[in-house]
Amino acid sequence: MKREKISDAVIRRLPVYLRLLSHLKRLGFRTVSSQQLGKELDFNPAQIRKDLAYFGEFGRKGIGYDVDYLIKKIDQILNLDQPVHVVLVGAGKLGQAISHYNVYQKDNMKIIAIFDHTKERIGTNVSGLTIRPIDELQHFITENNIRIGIITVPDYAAQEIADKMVSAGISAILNFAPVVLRTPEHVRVSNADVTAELHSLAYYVFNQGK
Amino acid sequence: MKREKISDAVIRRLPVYLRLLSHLKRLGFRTVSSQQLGKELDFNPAQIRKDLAYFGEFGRKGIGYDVDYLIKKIDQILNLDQPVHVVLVGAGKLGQAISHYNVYQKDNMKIIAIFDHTKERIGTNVSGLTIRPIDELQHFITENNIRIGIITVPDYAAQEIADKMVSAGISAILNFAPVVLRTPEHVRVSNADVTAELHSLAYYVFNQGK
DNA sequence: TAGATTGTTAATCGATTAACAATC
DNA sequence: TAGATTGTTAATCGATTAACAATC
Repeated sequence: MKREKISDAVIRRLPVYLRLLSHLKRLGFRTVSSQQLGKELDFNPAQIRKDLAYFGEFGRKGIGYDVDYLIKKIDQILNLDQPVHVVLVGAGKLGQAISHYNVYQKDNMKIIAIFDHTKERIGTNVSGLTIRPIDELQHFITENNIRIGIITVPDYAAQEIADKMVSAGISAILNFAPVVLRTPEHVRVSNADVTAELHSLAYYVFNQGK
Repeated sequence: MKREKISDAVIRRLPVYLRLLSHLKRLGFRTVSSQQLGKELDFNPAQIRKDLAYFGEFGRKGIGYDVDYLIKKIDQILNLDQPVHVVLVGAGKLGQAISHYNVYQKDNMKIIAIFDHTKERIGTNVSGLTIRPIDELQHFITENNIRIGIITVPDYAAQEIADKMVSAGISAILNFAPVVLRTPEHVRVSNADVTAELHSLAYYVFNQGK
């Protein structure tokens, strides 16, 4: 077990490993090698071993990794071995789609409250959750000790929501609004920018082989 | 103007520049320096200059970049100076949210057809588009020379849709299904994996400062 | 034992940042 | 001219990959 700072790139691969491992488990695999994982994911096996080795010695030489054990370990690393509660702000179509998806997730991460600004939406039901007014956002976050927030409001409203989240003590934001959020150093922001993704794909379409 | 292979990281920043530049244009800026851009985006100014210099000499020493001109140039680089048509498969909540969003986009990229497998959905209207049956997907792609596809079907159906897209000649896919798609080398796949994003955020929440 | 596979160090590769001459 | 800022080379930093001893 090392004690270096672990890079973003490593952390972002862990959920990918986790998903593949769950899949392999369902298929009946008891054990798996970095070679096999690499083949499935198109990753270099050395990279996979190195990624895992940052957190401990999870494998067995000559054998590989025990699927169940590795799932358990990665769950622990990501803090997904305990309930993780999330709030979502912006009950438009995208917010509803994400909430809806969340219902079917069978992991420990759950959206437990949805907030919106629009009077007509407040009180209505989305995926089993009653939409709450933004006024209650900060109180809800502190009261329930929420650490992760999802922003699915329009671009012009995103910074204000982020500010509210931050002041209430949230430490990570998944932002779907196409803006660069200003947040303090200690708050992690991950941007999910569909338009930007599409725009960069357009480059490759007409510049093939580059 | 260089003639190197340009890295993914560079291409993925271009849409970000583009968006900020449009914003600055709306604010009345005529000219902007890499310093200013960097400050807004939290990027190193040298990186911005280098990114742009891969494609040409767009700036003026001592002055900076002409906002209008740079927008035009990045649009050209990304091939967004011409209509780019996109198909979307999977008219569930997420597919609808994305289609809906697309309506308000005022760029040259447009979703022009939506496909779904479910009989009840076919023929109904989503954001001004009539949902078509999957059977028609391949014909539509070839007929209209579509190059980009968006996949918003459930995980188990994603590979099949990708295969159909590829065989019909698509060259880039934005995949929202939480699976690793198998595609030929020449097909670009970009994954938008909300669950994976959230899972990696969970790491930072309880490992702050790392 | 022989074959397989890990964990880890060293080598390589690539991306970011600093520095600065050119020049507006 | 003096100050500002680009484009680009060189230096640095970091991430990926190769190689291999340890060992199941």
